Amino acid sequence: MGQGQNTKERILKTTQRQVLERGFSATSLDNIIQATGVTKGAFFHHFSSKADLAEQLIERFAEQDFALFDEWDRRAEALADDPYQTLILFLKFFEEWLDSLHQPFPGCLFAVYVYENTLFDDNVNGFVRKSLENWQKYYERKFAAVIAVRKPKLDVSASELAESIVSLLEGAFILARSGEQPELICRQSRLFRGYVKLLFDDESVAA
Amino acid sequence: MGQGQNTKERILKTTQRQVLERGFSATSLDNIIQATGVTKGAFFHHFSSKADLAEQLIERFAEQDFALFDEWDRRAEALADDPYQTLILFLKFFEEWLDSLHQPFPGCLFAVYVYENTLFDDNVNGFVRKSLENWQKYYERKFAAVIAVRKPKLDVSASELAESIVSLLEGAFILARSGEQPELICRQSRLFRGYVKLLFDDESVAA
DNA sequence: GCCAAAACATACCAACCGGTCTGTATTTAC
DNA sequence: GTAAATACAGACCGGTTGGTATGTTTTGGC
Repeated sequence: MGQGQNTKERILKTTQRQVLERGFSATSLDNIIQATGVTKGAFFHHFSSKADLAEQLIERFAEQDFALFDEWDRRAEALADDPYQTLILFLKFFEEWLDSLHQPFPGCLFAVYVYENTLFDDNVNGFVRKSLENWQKYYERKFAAVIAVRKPKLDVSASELAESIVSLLEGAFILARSGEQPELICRQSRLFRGYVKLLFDDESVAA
Repeated sequence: MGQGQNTKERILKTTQRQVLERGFSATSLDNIIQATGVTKGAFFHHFSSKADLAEQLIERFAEQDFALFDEWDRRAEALADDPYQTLILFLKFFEEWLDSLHQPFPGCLFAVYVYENTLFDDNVNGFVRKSLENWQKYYERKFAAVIAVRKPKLDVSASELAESIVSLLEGAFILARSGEQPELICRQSRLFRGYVKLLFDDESVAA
């Protein structure tokens, strides 16, 4: 694990910031190497092409994303027995994490890749799709666990609810960025918790 | 109103499709003129630069968007007196419109511009922000009218609810595109109607 | 200390980018 | 009918793009 990995990581990090800010095709290699402070030789030593960079970047993003999810999951499971409480805690951990974030502006690489998907090969596009599905599945399991115990006041499935929160958050990223109000994301997550509460919170809890 | 306007409109139309599909900076002028079937001379007769195209494109998009909104608004107001019913109808008209859309895949130009905002000048970025705000304000007025008559079961403001539906739809566009399931957007709009129903629908309606 | 592999550095390139220039049809006004 | 604007056509240009070729330096195993 030499200095090389360090450089590679720095390239990935600055590229992510740039891509979230300017989009992928608007982020040139010259742009990247200048912002990272390396040369073209260094870049092409670590990446075989810009497409290779795109692939490694999105894989790294997904990995870090799901690592966070797993952590919140474990903490939530440890703190509460009731699936409903676990779900609420999970959302609160997400909000806590968002609050702790300052600079760079939070954004979702998946969304960027989706809107520029003609730039990438089937491999990368498939990976993005699968990642978004996984993200959704994560929530779906939680909602299913809640529904197994409490009856929702509306006829909604765990899958639909999971789709809702993912959609809501992806959209919130966009609005937050446009209006330069990062707190918007947190606010909408809280609102969604209110919705969940309305759906499930009841005096008559089975089990 | 000569043949020129026709050509200009064709350029704008194909550009919009391309930009929604590939992003703005990935859409080259050569790309546009080839897809439209015109020459560079024709293009630069109608647009002074690519930035000019970007500006006219987003203005056209906003104009068409709000024209649709106004139409749904009028129809909804004509069909129902109760603000709650008007709101629900408005959402249903949106869903109806979505269903009628096939090819090109529905997407939101505002979202594309937000993620690539370093490409545009303050003028364009300000316009996008204002448009998204307007969109939100549109819903906000409707929610405010409902809240004036019915008390929501949670402590939520009209502004927050408007922010929710805009976020939800923007995110739904992304998920729909990634998973190639256009019906996702409609589904989430319906789910949101359920949420609104849960919030406001009550036997005890004032006035 | 030596040597090979890893980790850079830099000059260079063809293709493509947005944009200009000059020239030509086609309307439109009178 | 004609002149002037409008609406195109297409060759050309300098800069930037992703990518390569050929080096030099640094590091790690023995």
